[in-house]
Amino acid sequence: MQLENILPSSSINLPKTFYNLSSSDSANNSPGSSQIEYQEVERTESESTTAPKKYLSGAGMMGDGEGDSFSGTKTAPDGRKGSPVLGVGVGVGVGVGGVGEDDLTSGRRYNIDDLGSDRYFISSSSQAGSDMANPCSLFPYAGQTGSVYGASNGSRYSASLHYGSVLPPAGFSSSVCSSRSQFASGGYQFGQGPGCLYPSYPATGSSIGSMSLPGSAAGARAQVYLCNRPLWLKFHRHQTEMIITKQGRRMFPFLSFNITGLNLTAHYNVFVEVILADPNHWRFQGGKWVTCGKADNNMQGNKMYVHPESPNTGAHWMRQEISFGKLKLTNNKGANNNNTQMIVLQSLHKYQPRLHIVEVTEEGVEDMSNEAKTQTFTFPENQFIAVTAYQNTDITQLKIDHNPFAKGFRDNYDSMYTAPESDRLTPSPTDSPRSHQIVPGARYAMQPFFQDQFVNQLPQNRFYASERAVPQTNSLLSPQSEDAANAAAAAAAATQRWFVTPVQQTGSNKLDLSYENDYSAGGLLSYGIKPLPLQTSHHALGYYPDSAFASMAAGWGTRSTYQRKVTTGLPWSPRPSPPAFPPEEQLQAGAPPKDKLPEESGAPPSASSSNWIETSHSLKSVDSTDSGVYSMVCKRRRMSPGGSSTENSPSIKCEDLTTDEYNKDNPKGMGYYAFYTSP
DNA sequence: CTTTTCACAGTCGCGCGGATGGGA
DNA sequence: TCCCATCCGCGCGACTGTGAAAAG
Repeated sequence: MQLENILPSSSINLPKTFYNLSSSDSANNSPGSSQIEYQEVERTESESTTAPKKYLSGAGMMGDGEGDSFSGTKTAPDGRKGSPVLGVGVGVGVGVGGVGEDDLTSGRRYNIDDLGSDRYFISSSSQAGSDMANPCSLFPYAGQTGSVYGASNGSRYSASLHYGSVLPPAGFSSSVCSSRSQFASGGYQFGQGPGCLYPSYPATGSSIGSMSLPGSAAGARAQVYLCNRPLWLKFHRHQTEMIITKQGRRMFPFLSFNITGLNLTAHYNVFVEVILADPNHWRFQGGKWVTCGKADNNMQGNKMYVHPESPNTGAHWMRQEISFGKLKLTNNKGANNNNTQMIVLQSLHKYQPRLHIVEVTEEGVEDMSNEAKTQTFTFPENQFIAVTAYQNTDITQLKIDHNPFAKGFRDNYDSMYTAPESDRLTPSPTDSPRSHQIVPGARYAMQPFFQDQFVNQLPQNRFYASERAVPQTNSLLSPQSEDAANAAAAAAAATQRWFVTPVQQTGSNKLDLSYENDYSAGGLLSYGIKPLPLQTSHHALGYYPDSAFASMAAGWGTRSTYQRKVTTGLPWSPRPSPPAFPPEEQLQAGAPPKDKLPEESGAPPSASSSNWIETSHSLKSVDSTDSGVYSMVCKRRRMSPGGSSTENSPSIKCEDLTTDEYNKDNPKGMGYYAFYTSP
């Protein structure tokens, strides 16, 4: 197959044979078994933070509920169970945990989160035993919510895409598995039944890439970081919804990745594929999403979006953030004839985006002689339900709060900068509403995009104060239920399945590693994510100049002082970026490694924070009313005055920051990334 | 009744063209 | 005076969610 053929039309003709898994495999892997394995994994996770040894079964999360997971054991029918390959294939893609014991040795993937959608593996160097000492990365694996549903017709992309060769199940083809047939015979679990051709979270393949076998031509250990993961998590907790229109609607949050571990000179095609996440048709009822019948598996249309810069060298891809901000979703099956690539989806179906990295020739042609050059990455938090109109007002509000294009719907937008300084949450040193800096020093400059994508956390304060423990909530909790949720949150937090290294546990408080800490100052510091060298000045995304974070990260040295000064509760407060500085440096800089934001530490929030909390409750109260009333009352709900402004002030103040400025010292804000990695 | 489509108002970025300033 | 580079303002198009109407 020539991947170039899909550019720009995205029309791909790929052999489907790789997905032609036998139904017997499916039968052999019942959802039930998956479930069991999953539970076992969870227990293990909660039990130990130091000896994550039980991730053998690939089954895991993916299969949870949906049963389309496959067990690690079966993944390696060829007796390679436990091999790095196995672990990869299973672990990553499926999320499942499909990391074999051996994998633990070589691959080191620790499931550190118990929240289905927010599981992380803290990976470390490949050296055995170094995991604890060198926790260098966090990468989510496909959680239970991330299971990918295979079309019953046996060909997920029968309509427009036959990319089997490009996207071998689980990226499996990647170096990890020398033979795709291994997977086929290996027996993926297809909980969906006979028709399911796709194992859950093939994405795992990503790691696969990293776990390539010795001597493998595709030995590149690719690591993919979800740059704006915090934002995705915000939406994910309420079940992300994505509008689809005939003309095509951009995703928000959009997919944005950082890639490392590629061969600098090799050429790659990078593209996103959106596949059904489950076999259900969904509807928003009673303030929450419920399944309603079976999904239409026969939906035709393009499901892939090739990054416009493809093909390009590994150096190119790694030099900058790979954003898919211009990716559009549509429900128009006839779309895609124009210049813009659009992914055709079906309303009220749940989808899972996946990132594929395919090594190609300089001309963009895939080397068919080597199947181990495809790597696939899946982030469960990227799941979303396609809708033609927003259903959950929480999602709507999040969109308005974070999407620069929706600024016009922020009621308090005009008053954001007219409020008295004392009322302002924005600690801008200047009175200029359009100041480029949110704090003295260019290092704190932030761009709108960046702020929105990475820094903004106000919504949580306002609406989801206690939802940290409610990963999949629809945010319709009543005040009472929210209290219950709070209690549950504590319990849940206590059982968070984070595998932490000694460093991570310095705080002696596991709660620090809870759900949102991955992008909080304290939480991030613990992980010691390695920084990525970013010097690019190029950004594919025009409207969303993904920047600013770098400069911000560059200023962590003084950040701590700043944070204390302006209160940590500020929604836009720059969070420390572990990658930017090694923990030691942060300490030297005077930044408390574990200082937490109010909502995280439970410390008394600032006055403004209190206001937010109250607002939150009041809002929740409204929200919690019966579904019938709910939708009406929540229409165009607004947050407390100044809330948005605070949240967005950075964007406005920094909107003029140039991309170059950002890139020059952009550490890539790794602290905000979730990533798949290969040991 | 649910879902989809459409027009709308608002914001934003980009590109074009004119104005301005400096140098030859 | 001419040429060139830079700056600024305006208009256009892209993009957003809203809300009503249409469609199923």
